[in-house]
Amino acid sequence: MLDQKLIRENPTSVEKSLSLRGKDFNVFPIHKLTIEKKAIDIEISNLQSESKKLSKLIGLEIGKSLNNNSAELNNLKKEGNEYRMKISELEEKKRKLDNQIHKEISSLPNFPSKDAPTGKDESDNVQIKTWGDPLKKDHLKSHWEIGESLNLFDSSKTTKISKSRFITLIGNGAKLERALINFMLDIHSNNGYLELMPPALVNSESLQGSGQLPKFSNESFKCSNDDLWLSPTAEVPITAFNKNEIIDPSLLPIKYVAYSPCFRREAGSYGRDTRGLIRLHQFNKVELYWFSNPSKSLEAHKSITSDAESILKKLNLPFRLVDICTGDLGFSSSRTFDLEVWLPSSKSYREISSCSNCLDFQARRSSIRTKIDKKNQYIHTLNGSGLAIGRTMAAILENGQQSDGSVKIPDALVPYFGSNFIKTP
RNA sequence: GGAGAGGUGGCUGAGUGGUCGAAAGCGAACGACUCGAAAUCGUUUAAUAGGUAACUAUUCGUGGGUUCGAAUCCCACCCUCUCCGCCA
Repeated sequence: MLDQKLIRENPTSVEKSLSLRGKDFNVFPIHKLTIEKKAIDIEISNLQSESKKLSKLIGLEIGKSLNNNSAELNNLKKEGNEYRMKISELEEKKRKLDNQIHKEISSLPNFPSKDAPTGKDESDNVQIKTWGDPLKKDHLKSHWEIGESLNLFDSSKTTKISKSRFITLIGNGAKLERALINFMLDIHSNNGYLELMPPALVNSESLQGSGQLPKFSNESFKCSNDDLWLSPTAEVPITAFNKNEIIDPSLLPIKYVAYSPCFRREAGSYGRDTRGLIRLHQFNKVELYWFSNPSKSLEAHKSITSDAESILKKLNLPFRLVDICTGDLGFSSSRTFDLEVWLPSSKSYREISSCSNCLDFQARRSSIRTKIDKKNQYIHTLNGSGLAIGRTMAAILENGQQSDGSVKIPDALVPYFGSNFIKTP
């Protein structure tokens, strides 16, 4: 959430910053509401002050005289009543304004960082570096072909269980998934991250707090009988974990790593990536998350990104690092680095981790602060996949495929998986 | 799901209509004593919003209501705990 005060005091600069996203935003209607609200605030405060004084006076008068029903006293009470009417009228107005302002501001995305490349869409993203040698040969199999021939997963049988875009992992496929989760959790938790295993169901407030609501309710699955949603990413429960807290600055940064299943409706993406493990309604992910001192989030962003990178390096998977342009940034993010893994079958890089610095955007929505120089300040939140498990498996299958149809398991993963190759059953 | 109890400052806990933003204790900070420390004694110590400040307002789980005035009364909701039932 953007700072209401900023919109009230400098709407033009707010619009200018937001327009970096490649769309026009009109914040003047909100600006007007905030001015109106401010005036009402002051008026209410004045009236309350008067009415409080009067109440005290009445209390004193009653204490002095035994007559609770004197004409004088009744007049004072009547006066007090008038205050009450006026105040409650104004409060009603204010409540409406507050709701409206809150609703409007919640729908505004975060400011893009000035360091992010300016651009309109995906095509303007900037490649920062590549790592490893991308496997480029003809007649390479896709991971779903490999998965089928090695019997690692089955999507068509899974439609009987739920519907398309779900998967059932089988045998070595299931084992590989499990190995990857443990592998990633171990590396990160040995690297200073505290492991969390949060609930998969989250309430509306939590989704609001990290920015998925109110704008993207179409993207999540909702439970019909409760105010609970299937969490689209561990970012949601982790943000909510420290909601409404003032964190001692000496504890910062707080670094969490969490494994969680993630559920996304993928509305609007039918027809894309319909096969394999790339785009599913349910997938597993190991998520990295930092609560950072606001003055240190730029360095934190580099660290979290390189922590995510380290997994790809250990697994020896070629990847590139991409600086997401202003027009392609997620709603809550001010700057995002994507890690894209090489998928030889499509001869392209695919997103496997998205590392974002949300600055104080989520912290303001969730009210997470720290005390610096005796003043409360919103902390900065950062998140990054470390990594998406399904896509990592796809990359291992495709990059590790051998001419005899087997798949070589990256050395670092062997202790977790238990063997060097996945062979035909 | 049934029955009961409860939610007050950093913590424990008192407070059932009027200077209550809230006793007391613990904790913490500062000072005295001490070579230093412990102990003891004294003083201070809630948060948030607005304002340069003086100050003003709000906050006793949340939201409404009654009243000139609510931590205190009324209504609804949320959460926690205990017992019973069910259950991986």
